Amino acid sequence: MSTAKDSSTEEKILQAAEQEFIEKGLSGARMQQIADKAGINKALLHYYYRSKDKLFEVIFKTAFQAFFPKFKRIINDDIDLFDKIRGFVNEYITLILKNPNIPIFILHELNSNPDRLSIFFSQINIALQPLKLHINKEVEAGNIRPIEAETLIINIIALCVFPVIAKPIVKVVLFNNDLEAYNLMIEKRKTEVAEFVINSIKIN
Amino acid sequence: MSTAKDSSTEEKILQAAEQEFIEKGLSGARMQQIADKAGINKALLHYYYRSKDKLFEVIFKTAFQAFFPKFKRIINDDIDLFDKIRGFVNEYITLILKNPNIPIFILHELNSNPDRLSIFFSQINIALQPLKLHINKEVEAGNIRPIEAETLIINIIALCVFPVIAKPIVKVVLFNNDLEAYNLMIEKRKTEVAEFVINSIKIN
DNA sequence: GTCTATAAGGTGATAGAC
DNA sequence: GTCTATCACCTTATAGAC
Repeated sequence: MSTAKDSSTEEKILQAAEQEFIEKGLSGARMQQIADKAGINKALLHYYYRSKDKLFEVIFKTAFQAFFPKFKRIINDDIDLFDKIRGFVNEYITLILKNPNIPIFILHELNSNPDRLSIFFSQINIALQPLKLHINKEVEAGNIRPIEAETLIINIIALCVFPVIAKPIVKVVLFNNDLEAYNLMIEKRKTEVAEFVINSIKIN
Repeated sequence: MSTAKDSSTEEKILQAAEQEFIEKGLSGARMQQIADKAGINKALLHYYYRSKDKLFEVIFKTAFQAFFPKFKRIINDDIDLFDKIRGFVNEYITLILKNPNIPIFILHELNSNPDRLSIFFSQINIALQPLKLHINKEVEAGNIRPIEAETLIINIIALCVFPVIAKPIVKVVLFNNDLEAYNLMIEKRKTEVAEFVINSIKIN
C-alpha cells in the first residue's frame, strides 16, 4: 500500500501504451505520446521499460491473451454442439465489442511479424482440440453435414470478427454511416451468427 | 514512345511504393526503402511525388479500387441468386489471392483514418444496390430464409476475406504451420464458402 | 530527369541531478 | 522514482549541380 514505488504509475503507463499502440500500431506509436497520455515523461517510460520494443511486447502479449483464454470455458463444456456454438458466438462477440480495435491490431502486427505468434501456439492449439474432436464426432455420427472441423471453426470466427474489424467500411457502405444502425446489427449478430452457422450444418 | 520522360521510372516507383506501403503500412514505410527498391534515389522520388503522403494516397487509392470494381460484373448479372453467390465467391477469393496483403492493409489504414473511405462511398454504394435488391426480392418471395440483405453480404465477404487476413494465425493454429494444407484450404473455399452460405439460406 | 549534399525536425534512448 | 537536458541517429524534404 504505502510503498515507495507507486504502482499506479506503471498502471498508467500500461494503459497509455495500450491505447497508443492499439490505435497506431508499433511503427506509428510514439513514446512521447505514451508519456503524455500517462502524465509522465519519456525518461520515466524508459526507466520502467527499457525500450519501445519491450513495452510493445508487453502490450501485444496482453492484448493477444485477452482474446483466447475465454475460448476454453465454453468450448470444453460437455454440451450440445449447437448450444456450444451459440454460447461461443455470444460470448466472443461480446468480448470483441469490449476491445473492438484489438483484432485488427493483432492481425496487422502479426502480418508484419508472424513470429510473434509462436509463444501462443501450444496454448491455442490445446484450447481448440476439444472443439475439433466434438465437430468431427458429430460429422461421423451423421448429426451434421460433412464439414472439416477447421473450416467450421474458421467460418464461425470470421463471422464474429470481420464485421468489427471492417467497421469503417461496413458502417459507411452498408449502413449509410448510421452508427446506431451499425451497432444494432453487431448486437443482433450475437445470436444471428450462430443461427446462420447452424442452419448451414444441420440436417433436415 | 521515344519521349524524354522515361515513364518506366514512374512505373518502377509505383511498384516499389505499393510493395513497401502494403507490407509496412503508412507509418512503417520508408521513402529510402522505396527509392532503393525502385533503383533510384530519394530526391527523384520527391520529384515525382511531392511527399510521402501524396505517394501513399496514390497507392491506397489504387489498392482500394482493385477490390471493388470487380463486384459489378457478377453482381449485376441477371442470374439465379445462388449462382450469383457462387460466381462472386469464386472470383472474389481468386482476386484476393492475387494480392493477399491488400485487405489487411486497407483495413488497417482505414482504421487509423476512416475518412480515406469517403471518396469511394457512392461508387461502392451503387455497385451493391442491385445485389441488395435481389436478396430482398428472394426473401419476400419466400425463396430463401428471411435474412437482412446487409447481413448476408457481410457474411459472404467475411467468409472470403477473413481466412486470408488471418493467415498467420490460421496457418499455424489450425494447420500446424503447414503452408500446403493452408493453401489447399483456401483453394477449396472458392466453392465451399458459397455452398456453406447457400445451405444456410435455402429452404428445404 | 537524375544525381549529391544537406537542411530541418523528429524520435528513441541515456546521463545525471534531485 | 521522477525530472531536465541532451545525445545520436533517423527520416522527410529541398537546394542546386549536371
